[in-house]
Formats: sequence, C-alpha cells, structure tokens
Amino acid sequence: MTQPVPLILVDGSSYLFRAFYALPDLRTATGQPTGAIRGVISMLRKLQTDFPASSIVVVFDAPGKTFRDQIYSEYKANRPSMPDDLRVQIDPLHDIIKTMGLPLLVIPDVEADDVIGTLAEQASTKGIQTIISTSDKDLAQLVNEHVTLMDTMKDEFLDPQGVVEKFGVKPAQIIDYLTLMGDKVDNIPGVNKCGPKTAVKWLNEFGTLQGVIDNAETVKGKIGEYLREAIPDLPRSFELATIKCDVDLPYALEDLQPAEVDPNLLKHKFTMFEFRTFIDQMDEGSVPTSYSAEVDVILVTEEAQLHELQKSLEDADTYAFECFGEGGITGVGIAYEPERAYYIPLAEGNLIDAVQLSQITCIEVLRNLFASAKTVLLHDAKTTRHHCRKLDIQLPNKVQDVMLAAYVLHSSARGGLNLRSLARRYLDFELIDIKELTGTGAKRLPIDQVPRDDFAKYAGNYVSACFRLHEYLAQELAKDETLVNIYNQIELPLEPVLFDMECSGILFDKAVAQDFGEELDARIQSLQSEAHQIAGKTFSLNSPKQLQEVLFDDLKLTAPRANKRGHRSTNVDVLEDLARNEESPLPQVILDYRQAAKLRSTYIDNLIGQVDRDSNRIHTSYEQAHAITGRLASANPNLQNIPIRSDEGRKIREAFIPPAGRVLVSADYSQIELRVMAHITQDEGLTRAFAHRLDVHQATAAEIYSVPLEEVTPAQRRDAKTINFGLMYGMSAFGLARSLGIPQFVARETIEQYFAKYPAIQGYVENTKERARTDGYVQTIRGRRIYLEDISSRNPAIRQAAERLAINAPVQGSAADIIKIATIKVHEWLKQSGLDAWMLLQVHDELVFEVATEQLEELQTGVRACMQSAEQLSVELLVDFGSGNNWSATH
DNA sequence: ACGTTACCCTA
DNA sequence: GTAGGGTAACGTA
Repeated sequence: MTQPVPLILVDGSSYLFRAFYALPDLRTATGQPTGAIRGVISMLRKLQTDFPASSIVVVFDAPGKTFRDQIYSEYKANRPSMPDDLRVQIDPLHDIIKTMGLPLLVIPDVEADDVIGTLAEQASTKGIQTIISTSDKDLAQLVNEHVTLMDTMKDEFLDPQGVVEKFGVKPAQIIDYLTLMGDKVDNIPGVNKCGPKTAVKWLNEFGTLQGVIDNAETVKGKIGEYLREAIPDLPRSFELATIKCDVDLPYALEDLQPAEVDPNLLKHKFTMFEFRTFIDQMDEGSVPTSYSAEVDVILVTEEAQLHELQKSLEDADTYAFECFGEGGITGVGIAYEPERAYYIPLAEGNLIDAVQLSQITCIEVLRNLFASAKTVLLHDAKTTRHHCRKLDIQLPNKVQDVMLAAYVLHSSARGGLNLRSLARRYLDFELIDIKELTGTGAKRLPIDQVPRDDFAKYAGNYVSACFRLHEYLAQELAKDETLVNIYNQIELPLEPVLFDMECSGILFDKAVAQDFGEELDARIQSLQSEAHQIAGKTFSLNSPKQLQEVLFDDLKLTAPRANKRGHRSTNVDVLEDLARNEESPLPQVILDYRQAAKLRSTYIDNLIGQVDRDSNRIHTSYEQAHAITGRLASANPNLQNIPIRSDEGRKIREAFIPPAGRVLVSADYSQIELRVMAHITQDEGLTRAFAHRLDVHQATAAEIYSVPLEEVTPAQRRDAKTINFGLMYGMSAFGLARSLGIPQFVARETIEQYFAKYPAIQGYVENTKERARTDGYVQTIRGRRIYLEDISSRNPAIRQAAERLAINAPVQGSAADIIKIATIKVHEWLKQSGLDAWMLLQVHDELVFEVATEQLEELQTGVRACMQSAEQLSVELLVDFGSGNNWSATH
C-alpha cells in the first residue's frame, strides 16, 4: 500500500469484540476494564500513522433492533448477551474516538455493516478509493475495484483478487457463499452440512445462488437432500446476509471530516484509562516542526552588524525580543527566524573591557524598531515593558505574548508558564538553565558577570525558543475559536492596561501608617506581657508550637481540634471557642495579639517598605497568568488583600489616599458571582430576585425558610448568605454544618430545601461534575477553559476537591473575564475622555480610580457604562460607587 | 540559604 | 467550602 488512500471506513464494533476476547483483561487501578478500549484505540492509531493522508471514519452498531430483526425474529438469537465488562467499555471508547477527532457514526436502527456498505457505495460512485477496516469476513462482499478490505489487527489486505485467493469465490459471490453456509452465531439458517468447501464447489459449478437452487435436483446424496430442504429459507438468509448499500444516512460523505484535536484533553483521557504508552507516543510526536536543537547565536558588538540586523528586521514579518538583566540591562536578544538569534550585550560591569556597542546607539535602533508596525513576540510582555521603560523605550501596544497564549491554552499546566517549561513542554526544546551560568546561593554571580559568550548562547536560545513557541501556540490556539478570542480580546489587550496601572500605583501616606504602626506596637507589647504573665513564662506568641504547649499542657485547656498534621490547632476558630469558655483569659489575649501582629507585619511594615521613594506611591505587580480560573493575582505587595472586614484592619486603608485635588473612587460589581450563577444556571428563582432588584440573600432566606420577605430575620439572612456562597464553592453538608454551627443532618435538609427552591442550581452542580469528567475541563461563559486533572482521581478527597473547583471555576472565571473586559473598556474610554483620571487597582470585582474632584460625576458615568456593558447576561450587571479621601472612605 | 507549615488577610 | 499572597517559625541544607 504505497498509494495514499482517501477514505478508511472502520468497522468499530467488529474490532471491539475481537479486542475484548483476544486481548488480556486489562483494568485500571479501580478495576475498570479497559483492554478492549486500548485494543481499538491502538488499532486506530496504527491506521492514523500508516495512512496519514486518509480520512478515517469509525462506525459502530447502535444498540437496539434493525431491519434484520424485523424480517427474521430469530436473528442473532444465538448470540450470548454482551458481557458487562465489554458493555461498559463502549461509551468511553466512543468518547475517546471523538476526542481523537475522528468522525464517529452510531446510527440507530442501522447496523454498522450497512452504514459501511452505504458509505463505500457513495465513495465508489465518486471514484474515491476506500479501505474498509474490519475483522468481519462478511464485508468481503463489498470489495470492488475501488474498495479494499483490510484487517488492521492481522495486517491483511483483500482486493478483488485477494478475495478470490482467500475465499475461493469472487466478491460478487460472497453473499451467495454466506447464504449457503448460514451463520450459527447470528442464527441464520443455511444448508445443513454445507461449509466453505461445499459452498465454493457449488458456486464454482453453478455460478450463483440462483444457479445452485435451479440445479438443486442434480446434487446427489445426503447433502443434496439438505440443499433441497433449505431452499425455502434461502431467500430470507440471502437478504439477511446482504449488506445494504442504500441506507438513508443523516450524514453525507463530505460531512465526515476529522475534528480538531485538543491534545491536552486527549492526554487527560488517556491518563484516566492509564494508557501511558499513548501519552508517551504523543509526547514524542508533539514537536510540530522539527527545528534544530542548535541555535546559531550571533553576538552583535559592532555598529555594522547592528545595522545589518536592523535591515533584516525591517524585512521580517515579526521577531522575538527579550531584555536580560537584573535591575539594569545586561543585553537584549532578538530572533526573526527559528534557528538563528542575535545577542546584543549592553552591560557595563566587568565586561566593560569587552568590545561592545554604546547603549545609546543600540537604544536608538530599538526605539525605531518598536515604532514600526512589526509585531514583537515576547514572553511576559508586561515585564519586558518595565525593562524597556528603564531604558526609556516603549514597546508597541500591540504585541504577542507566548506566556499569555500558553495561559489561555492551559492555565494550570504542570511546570508553569516560564519560557523554559513551555519550550520543554511544547517544543521538546531544552533551554539552558540560567542557574548553570550563575550558580546558586552565596556564590551566585550577578548575570552581568556571566562570561559573555555563555550568556549570549543562553540569551540567543531563549529568544529562539520564544519565536518557535509563538508559531506553535498560535497554531494551537487557532484550533478553538473561543480560546483565540480569550487571547485576542481579553488577555492580550489587558496586558498594556495592567502595565499602565502598575506604573500609576497608588499614593500611600506613610505617616498615617507609621502612626498606626506605633499604636499597634504599644498594643503588641502590652498583649505580649499580659500573655507571658498568664502563662507564667515567656514564650514566642508567634509560634503555634510553643503556644500549643502553653495552652494545652501548661494551662491544661482542652484542645478542640487537631490540624492537618495531627497537631493541636491554635487557629482563630479554636481560640474563639476557648475564649467563649472563659477558662482562661489567654485565648482572647492571643487573638488580639495575632490581629495586631498581622496588621503590623503584613500590612504596615510591608506596605511602608514597598512605597516608591520618588513618587510616594505603591506599585503592585499584577500576575496575569497565574490564577487557574482566569483571575488576576497581585503581589509585591498584594493589594488585593488589604483588610476591610474588621474596624481595626480597615484603618490600613486610610493610608491609601488620592493626591491633592483628587478623590479616590471605588467601583464594584454588585453580587457579580451570584449573577453569573443565575445566568449560567438560568435558575428562575435567582433570576427573579435579581430582576426585581431584591437583596438576594434576603430573598434566598425567604425562600428556604418559607417566610415573607419582610419577615426574614438578620440571622436567617446571614445563613442564606452562607449557603449562597457555599454553593458557589461546591460546599457539602459537612461544610455547611461547620460554617453554620448546626448538625450535619440539619445542614443536609437545608441544602435539600435550597435545591427544591432552586432546582436549576442543583442541575448545574450535577451536570458540571459530569461534564468535567467527560471533557476533562469546564468553561467560563466566554469559553475560557479550566482543566481538572484530578476529576477522576481514585482518591476521594482529591476527586471531591476537583469537583468543587469544577463547580466554582465557571462562576469565578466568568466573573474574572467580565471584569477583565470591563478593565479594558474603561482604560480605552478614559484615554479618549480626556479626564484627569487614572485607573489604579483591580480587586476582583472592584476597580479603584483617582480623579480630579470636579470630574467625579463624569468618571462614574463612564465607568458605570463600561462595567455594565462588559457582558450581556440574562440578569443585569449593577455597579456600586463610593468615593472619598482614602480607600476606607470609598466603601 | 531555602522549602514547608500554620496562620490569616482579601474577593 | 473556591481562588489568591504574605509572614513567622521551623526544619533541612
């Protein structure tokens, strides 16, 4: 078989049976049988490899009766019923075949043979060469000059000549041949004692079945009697043995195109069935384009070289770029083709004696380069923007970012999103680890002291990998339109917006923080001595280990709970319990101490330390590609966890202030996650509550406690709020009982009542878990994917954690998509509004601005419009505003 | 010096 | 009971 064959029709059912009986009884660790699945998949993968140019269509019998049962009630009556171990492999097998991107046909009321016959006939008519892959000899009747039979498991091909050699009759005689023999298994009567030899002998003598019947009188002996006895039944047997080639199919031949394959999903499914070999094979074959592992790195140290490079870049469509350095800039790397890269050293340090270009010349070239319309390929564009900013260069607003592309493809892929991991994962390209050049620990070299040639090699390989990754990831993203949209419409445009917000920062009044810090110090001191006095000894209040001993050994209080590692917990819940018992004043003292110490260290000290010397502002870093749900994270410092719930903690917010003449403004979405929940589930009760602009927790309380809205007590509302949130987090009766402090059976009843009132939410919970199991991921409204590698874990705790994430991720992730879109819209609007206003922070459902006091109203109007129109949900999006002279006053 | 654990702050 | 970040203590190097 050297000619590529356009169409391969696979008789899936025949292989499934063969694989089940012929192959060893493989099972997963949980005992799920998988041998037949593996056998069929293995066969299909062989076909894919052997016939890369062909389109493969897989056909299975559908459960239920067919026309053959109608013409003959005893049809297949002798077949033993399907073993359970085989039956349970069918659905998973179908699912994997679909994930492999192969068209799968399971047509009710039509046997697989007839589907194959019909498709082969259609293909023949069009002159398309067809291979039927089957282990069932009956299909030999379909062989003609366009149609070949193949048994993939036995590596056997049958063209018309081959049929004659194997069976002794021509393909056109196969039906007659089968009719004469009958089929014991399918309970089709033939001629008694007539096997293949006799059938072939008669057919060679008389030509056709009709010929045999017409000459029945001439057949001598016992077998002649049997033949004559069989004649009345033979026409029906003939009909049963005939494969129909004119079935009405709901598909045309040209509809049966392969679907795009999501390799992560496929790997996930192979993992579920413990098909390690297939995964390994995929990993080996995952390199899309086989580039050389060796990158030709050119060190640019002369002006002539630089200008030559500049010219090449002007001709190139696109190029990868990276700034290397810690603090200062050591050099830049550029690659405009996959196998060659350039490194331009710019460091001063100990390399000053080496020949190198002046920074000024080089920066000028880069500035011109970035001013042209070329697309720059980057890994972590936002960080590169900060580097460039130090050189007073501006990257183009529109760039490509392989980190963000990889994040959109798989936000939680093992190994993370640094370029080295991505190169290894997607390109099988092993990058030099910078630690090999710098060393670690005390002996670690600053990177500008790494020998220049070594560093050039590292840098050149780095940008080369970035270039190659962009090619690969763009192609991967293109396979799913929604993912391309997440990348192009959300993540990519958001990146420069976050950059601007990071550069803006927020003004911080150190004096206010300092004063509060001193107040806290005094409190910390006195609480500490009080604690030591009660304990009768000095100990570190910060140490859970020492505290444990004091509380439970020295003071002999009873430990209510153990923590994860079996130690006696001293966390808030425990201390609050102990404080309520009033056996000792120490627990309350510790609680007060903890609060003060936390505020002092995490907030006061850290925030003061992060204030920029020149601007007196705090510039956080947003992690755009970190949270698996699509949320942002904030770090150095984290401005998304500034205290607000306790009055003491809130005081921290008083240090976040606007400059003179401006106010701080906070715009936050009202109940965005519950609104998303209402939209996703289309739950009537929840939707109605939002449509009537009710207090949603109050409305929930009224429903589950069956009381009029106005009679809901604050306690009932609080419980309802707990339940509403708990549900979004996938909470169990156990968890609800704990957080409401009620017995588990009461919690179970409460959840039942809730689901009775909000049935669509219960449906969502069940469907989502199911979808997560079959797909391996869940999706947000916009189609962002959240993969759940543990959804089929055999460990119940791990599996249940994945289920909770499956329930929460679409809600949290959709809300994250919405505010990201809003952030982009607001930034655009602000830019063109000409207002003296700046977007400073994003805190999941809140945007914080500073604006010239007299422009407050105008800002609110514009921001509200952007935020409310970020997504069209089936419930409206509402935005609450607050403003004031510090961040506390805006709430 | 670095990693892990317990704790606690946010949406 | 979801998603994060940061601190101090403490264990291991």
